[in-house]
Amino acid sequence: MENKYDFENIENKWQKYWKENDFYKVKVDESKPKYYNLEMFPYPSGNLHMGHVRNYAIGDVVARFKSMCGYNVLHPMGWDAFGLPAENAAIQHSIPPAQWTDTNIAIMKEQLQKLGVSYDWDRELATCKPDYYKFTQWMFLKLYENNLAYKKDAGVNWCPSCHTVLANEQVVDGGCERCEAKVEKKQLEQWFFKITDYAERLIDDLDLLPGWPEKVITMQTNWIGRSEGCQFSMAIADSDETISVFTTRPDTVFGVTYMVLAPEHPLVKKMCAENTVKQEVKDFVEEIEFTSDVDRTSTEAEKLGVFTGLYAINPFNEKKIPIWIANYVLIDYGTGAIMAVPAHDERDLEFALKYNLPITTVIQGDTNSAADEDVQEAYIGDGIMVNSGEFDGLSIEAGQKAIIDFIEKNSIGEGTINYRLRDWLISRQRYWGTPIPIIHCENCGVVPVPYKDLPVLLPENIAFKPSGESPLKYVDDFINTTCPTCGKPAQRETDTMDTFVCSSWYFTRFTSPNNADLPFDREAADYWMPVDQYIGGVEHAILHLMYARFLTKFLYDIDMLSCQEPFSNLLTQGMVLKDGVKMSKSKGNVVSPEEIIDKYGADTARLFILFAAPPERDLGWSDQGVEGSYRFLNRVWRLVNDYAENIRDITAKPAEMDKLDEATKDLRYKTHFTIKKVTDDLEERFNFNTAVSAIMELSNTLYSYRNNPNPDLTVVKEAIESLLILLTPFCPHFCEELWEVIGNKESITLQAWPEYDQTALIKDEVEIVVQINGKVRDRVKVPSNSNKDELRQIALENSRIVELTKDKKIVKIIIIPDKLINIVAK
RNA sequence: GCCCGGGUGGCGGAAUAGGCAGACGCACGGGACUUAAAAUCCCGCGACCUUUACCGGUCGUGCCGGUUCGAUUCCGGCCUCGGGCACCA
Repeated sequence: MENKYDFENIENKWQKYWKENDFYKVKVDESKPKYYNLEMFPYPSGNLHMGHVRNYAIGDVVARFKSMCGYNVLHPMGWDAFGLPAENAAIQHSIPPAQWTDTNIAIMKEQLQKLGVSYDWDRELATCKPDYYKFTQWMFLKLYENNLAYKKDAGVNWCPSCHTVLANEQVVDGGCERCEAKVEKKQLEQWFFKITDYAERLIDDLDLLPGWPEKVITMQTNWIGRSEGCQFSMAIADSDETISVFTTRPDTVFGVTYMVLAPEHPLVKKMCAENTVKQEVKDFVEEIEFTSDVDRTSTEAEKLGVFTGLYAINPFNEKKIPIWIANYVLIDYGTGAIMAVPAHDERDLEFALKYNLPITTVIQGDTNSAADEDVQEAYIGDGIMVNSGEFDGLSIEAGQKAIIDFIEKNSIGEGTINYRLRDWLISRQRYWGTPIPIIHCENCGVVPVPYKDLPVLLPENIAFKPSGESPLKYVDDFINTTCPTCGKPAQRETDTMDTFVCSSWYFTRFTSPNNADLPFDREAADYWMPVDQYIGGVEHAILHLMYARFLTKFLYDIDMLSCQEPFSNLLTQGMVLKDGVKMSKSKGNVVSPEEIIDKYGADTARLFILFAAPPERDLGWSDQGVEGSYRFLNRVWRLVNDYAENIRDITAKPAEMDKLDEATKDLRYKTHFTIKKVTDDLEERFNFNTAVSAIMELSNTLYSYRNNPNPDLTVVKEAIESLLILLTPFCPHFCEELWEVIGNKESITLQAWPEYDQTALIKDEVEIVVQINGKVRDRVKVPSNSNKDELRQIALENSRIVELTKDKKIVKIIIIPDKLINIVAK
């Protein structure tokens, strides 16, 4: 009778069984070690793509493996549900964003369930629901209370296509990260989170994360951009004003030949306002103001500047130096003013050469000289201080210390550290996001919404303007309110929060998703947090992961959480490619997960995606590769079914190794070797691809064993059961079914992860390699654990070796027991 | 420009402490089964040389060099692809 692998019925059957029996529900259980496994939650765009499948397949293997190893595993899933696409759909198709989002969530949830991922769906959350965003607002209020949320008028990145501002982090190559429109500069009053207060901890605590990829640590380190140096002020000649500058090279202060202000510098504004500068200066400042940050900060941008007519006094040598304004100095880093040392800074040199400014060498190294007159290349290497008065002769390092000492003693400045990180701009001029819980009152000014009034509900059923402008501005019911402080009429803030705010605390909410009073229970969070394993795309290496770290540290500081870092271990998975490029609608190379699941089943899809490449690397999709995985499952299906009748009632355990024949011994060895291999691969390295290979090898060994005329069914049963258990995290439905086929009553998911039998891994004979001068000349079988003398003897008596060394002199013999013998001969 | 990763058969990828390069899979070739095809099962599959055949030999992990009895693995210098940052003083 034909017995086909009917994946469709099998998958439905077991998904239903798991659901009806609450298989993946978890609760706090102090008697078990906990394991919090989390995959980055998706934006409900409408359909699962292969990247999602990869992410969740990896996560499910980890969750199921840990669970079988005896951990109490929290494995939740939710929806990062606020964001622009919902709003665009509303504008284009007149569907309310909430409805569009809910529909998509329903579709994607069904697709996820079809994959058979072991989520505790009772903990599902969506960031766009009031019971969730209530606490996103709570986070805002807490930050506000702690002076970490503030409003300021700032030059911001404006996306003309999305009609909203963007955080610096969301500007990619000068364009909007979402729509790629060229970002413009706009002056607006906006809300910021003061993430810069945490810059030092965000960079230092990266050391607490040995379980993160080096790459991500580096990216964050660079992004935060710590620079050590000092700040000091220079007096302006014939004036009471001073200008403060920041430098990382205090050792070069004697080489300062001019200084530069950013065009936005307050002093420049003042000069222009007071008309104390030439028209030429005003024109220049105005011109630069209209230049976008992108054009301005490009390294290719030409350096432009203008002389103000003013001079500063270098406090170290009392020299008068001209003050310039130039486009290459940025207002929002350091003090917005620099001391220029053209001899030792490429940018300053380029500027000095263009505008004919003097160049003084103050560091002498191997390739330059103190007397150099026609400097064409900035010297930035090591050396000693010259032309620097009393500091001459000091090394760069000693010089920096000495100058900072001098600055501090003379009270003109101090040693400081600057970070490249800027505060996080969280205002968005959009509708579909968490409303900022702030009220503007004519009497009281900015008033935070009291906690008891949360959530500030986002009004639904409203009209969208095709302009893309936030519709909230026109919802009178929403805007008009009363001031919580004085009770007079007041207006609500109409900006919403960046969706990254929603996703920077969701992992804590999963620990107690139904708490109505607080974002999460302290007790539950203390049990589950931090996330033991976080898995997602490397594209979140900076933004999401840094914001989440920031908020976790903040929650720690206000005594809400006991951990300072949210994610102990991080796995960044590679992309899914087709024909060498990322799958995308525009390239027309998308393979839909549904199609694959319909054709081969979820288990095949999962298996292929885990087998085809190691998780952190990009994976090339191959239709034929999927076929291969499907073939493998069918092979196992036939094998197990063929044996089912014969092994079902066997209860005896395999006999001692020395009582088995050679082929049976090999099978038993392979079984236990595979247990060890798969366990190591999953536990230590997340090498799912090699774990699958090992399981395939065990299946191949079982196939070879079928030729054995007197099979030992106790060993066969052990091999088959082990194979199925090892394969369960990868292909759970398939393994459940076969587990039942061979007569087991209790779900395979509930089986303990097997331990290998050390005695089965002892071989009495091993094949070792015999080399001459490092080249393999023969292989011989020897009893395992043969000692060096025995091996030497065997090698020297070997006929091939005798033949090949007869004209040579044996200089040395290297022996690695159970592995190889290398004869060095001349 | 700076900082990270990669580079191994026709392809995806193995080699976990310096010790048999190419596990496992895909593709391909041959055979068995079949009226035939599909499916399945078995065998082969880095290049070159030698040989009727077996056997055997040389080269081979981006390139050049080094350390070592022995290097995909360690060291130095390059080439190249991918990613991140980029006028941050």
